[in-house]
Amino acid sequence: MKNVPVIDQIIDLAQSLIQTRGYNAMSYRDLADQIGIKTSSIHYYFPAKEDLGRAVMAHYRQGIRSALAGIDAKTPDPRVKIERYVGLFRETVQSGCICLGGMLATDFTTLPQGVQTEVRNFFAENEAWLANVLETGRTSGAFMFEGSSAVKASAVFAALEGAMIAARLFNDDKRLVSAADWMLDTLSAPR
Amino acid sequence: MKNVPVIDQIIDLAQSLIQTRGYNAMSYRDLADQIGIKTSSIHYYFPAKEDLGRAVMAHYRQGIRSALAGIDAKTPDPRVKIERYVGLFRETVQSGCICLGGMLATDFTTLPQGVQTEVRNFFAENEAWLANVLETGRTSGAFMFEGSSAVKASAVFAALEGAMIAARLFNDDKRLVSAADWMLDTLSAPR
DNA sequence: GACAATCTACCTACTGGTAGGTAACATTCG
DNA sequence: CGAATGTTACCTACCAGTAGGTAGATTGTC
Repeated sequence: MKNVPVIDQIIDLAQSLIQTRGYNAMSYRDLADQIGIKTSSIHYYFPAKEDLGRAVMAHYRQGIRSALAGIDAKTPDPRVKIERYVGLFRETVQSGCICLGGMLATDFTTLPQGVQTEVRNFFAENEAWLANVLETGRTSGAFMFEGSSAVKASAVFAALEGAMIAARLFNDDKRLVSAADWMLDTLSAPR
Repeated sequence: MKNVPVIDQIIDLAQSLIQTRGYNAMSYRDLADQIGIKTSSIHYYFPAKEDLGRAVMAHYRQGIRSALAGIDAKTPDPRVKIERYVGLFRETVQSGCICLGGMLATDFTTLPQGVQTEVRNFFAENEAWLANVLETGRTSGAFMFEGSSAVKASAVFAALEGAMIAARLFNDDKRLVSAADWMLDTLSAPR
């Protein structure tokens, strides 16, 4: 029975609500009722919804960043790195969610500016990591593809996001797995 | 100056608002104000929001269906079929929108049941068409891939949806093009 | 007159947000 | 030491605006 600070409860629940329902379908009342506080208490920590949105996205980015650092630390093989990366997505989809970044990317036009920036940075950060893994893999001979690794990375990331959305839509995480397998296959196999 | 029936104006505008802002950020008031009628007039045609949602999705599906029929009629080459198909997506993203199906797939958990069904059907329909093109192409030797064409089709469709979302996020439709080029390349090239 | 289409007028529930209060605890200072 | 003064973390009680939705009157057309 840990005594989790209210502010962390708010961020965690807000993240999960946004991931499952979207930014506009997450309200201060939802949060307050489920945590057992009043909406004004949430305003105490996050005066405007934009502040909460930014905090949630920043927290999410931090989580991904340390997950990626963990992968980099434990896994030298680029192929395995991508596999572990896909594993992160699979965990999310197995809990009935889609990626927070993907969700907010579709809500994009309705987001406050500060949150929009966070979302773009999230995409950029993931793509940069992927581009690096792809480029390293190509140099080492593990991967084989033509053209810019940055462009390929953005295609890979977008494909994974799309596969997540479809996987949740049909409640079938094999959709994510098969999409990932296909990509890994075309990237690595000189047939 | 065509005299467009009000009901069609409602459907068209609702579609465009959902595509740009999402289901929950589209309101009867938005529609009424922009068309120049009262919200109660919309309720006359669509008593509940679910009715409107279903009508919009059904209309959208019909549009896609005839577009696909057009491609089938004019284009025998499977490769070119896919290229034209991607062209449909590019048009959408160039007008600052994402695919209605992709948008509603992320809003999925907040949708009324009738709309949810339409969204799943939309995905299934696109994937079925793609699977057919892929399978035909493989038989004719135009494409080359292993495994089920249905599985490959769902991966292709999801990748395109994801690429659209990213393309709008960065206001850069090259992201869609390069993702599509990559897929076509891996599907067709025996290297 | 019948009917379709549109209006006015209203409802309840919920939205993000504000103002001001209060109990508990910590800090400062005579 | 103990009283005064913050500060923190909530609360109650609002607010204007918006959500989807309803009832019933009005208008125009065949």
